[in-house]
Amino acid sequence: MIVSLKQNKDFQRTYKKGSYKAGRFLVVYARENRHPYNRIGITTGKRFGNSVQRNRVKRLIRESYRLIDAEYKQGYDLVFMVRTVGKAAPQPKRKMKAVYVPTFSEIDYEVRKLSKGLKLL
RNA sequence: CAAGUACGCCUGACGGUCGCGGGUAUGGCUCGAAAGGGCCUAUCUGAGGAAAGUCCGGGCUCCAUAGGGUAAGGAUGCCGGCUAACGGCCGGUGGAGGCGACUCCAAGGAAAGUGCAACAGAAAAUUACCGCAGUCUCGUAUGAGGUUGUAAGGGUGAAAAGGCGAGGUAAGAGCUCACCGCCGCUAUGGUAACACAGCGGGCAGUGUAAACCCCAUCCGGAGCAACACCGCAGAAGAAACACAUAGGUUUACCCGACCGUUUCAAAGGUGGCUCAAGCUGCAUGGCAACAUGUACGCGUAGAUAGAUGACCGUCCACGACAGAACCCGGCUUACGGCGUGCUUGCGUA
RNA sequence: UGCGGAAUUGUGUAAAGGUAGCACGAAUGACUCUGACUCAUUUUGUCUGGGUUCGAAUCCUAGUUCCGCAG
Repeated sequence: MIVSLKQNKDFQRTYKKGSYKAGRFLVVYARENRHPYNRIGITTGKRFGNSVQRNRVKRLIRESYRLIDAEYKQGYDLVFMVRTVGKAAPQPKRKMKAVYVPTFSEIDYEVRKLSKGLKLL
């Protein structure tokens, strides 16, 4: 059972007081909460793409976290922020689909690497 | 075979393991005095043709009733039909494009009035610059000037006072005539838009209404973050203004109707929430849009920070545009593929 | 998700259908021993597509981008 962060103040507290680690596609923020379980939040900015692409990335991150939840240290608030890694898109014509939507293996690799970097895994 | 055109259909398929939202259960465990709740299990189910843009039309809900009149504003605009309604759809008429199949068109009114038409040009709507012709004066003169008639020709412009040919004339001119166009009347066909024929007129008001406008028809406002209920509590609150022929609401004003007004501080849950002007097949009516009837047919998202994903195997064209958020009917925009009819061209028989 | 508004040169802003300006900036030249000031000249633009009109920044229509309001 994955509990999600809901309130904006929870996100803000995690950004300000938590530690973070950045990778190619993601930035992970972590901060201790006072619960015996982890709470996760995922943010995808509007610049990343349309709702299909944003939802796609959120699902990939959620699935990746689900697979390693049992091994995780408990009692933290985690925020996964999606970075906009475009191909810089010099094509002005046509609607820009410059943003590269990563695959599951890329996301899974980053989630594991960044979690180890925060010494939570 | 290629190019085109119209219509219709699909939106990867199948199997396995794990995960998420919702419904159901006389299932199991558990909390609670109860009402009821939580977890697990089983089973069913879970994004689109555009869910998008939010451009029209409705349902639904609330608003101090949307009652009357005047004005303003907005929308629509050939004809007939369909529809709950529409700016939508279907069928026609006229016009435009295309060899064609076929497609496209905000397609009423310029004789109600006003405005505008830069530059150029004589003149942009009752005009005359260069011309053409008659006549008068001067002069040696084939020239100059005045006056009268005219609008064929010239050049300008997006647009120049019906077109073209013949007659006619001093020169010309619808001045007259034929054909075409225009206007009016009549007859016929058609529900109508309109078409076609005959007769007459003798050519007049050049364009612009996606300029103001006129005519005809339609339009109350806001939107599920609407709204209702429960709980909490400080809402029978506090402060300020006003105390009435005032002030406010009804998009503007009048009548009518109704109501004190404004500001301040403030957290949660439930309903609304999905079966609907619904889809599909068949029959009947209709050219069609569509309507009516019928079926043991289908009716299968309802989240609430927001559910559809991962992995493995097989197949193929190797998967485009793209994510419901109250619900429907359209329009517009984005985009991959398949099929059928028709048209044109080429090749072969 | 619903509602409303805007787009003109690098920036800020005018232009009520008839040659797209103005200020700041940039570049070049002049003035000066040099720089600044000043003067002169130049550069660059109507968000995109389609339509109405003789003619569109302006009128109509479809889209794109940006901004604001409502929890």
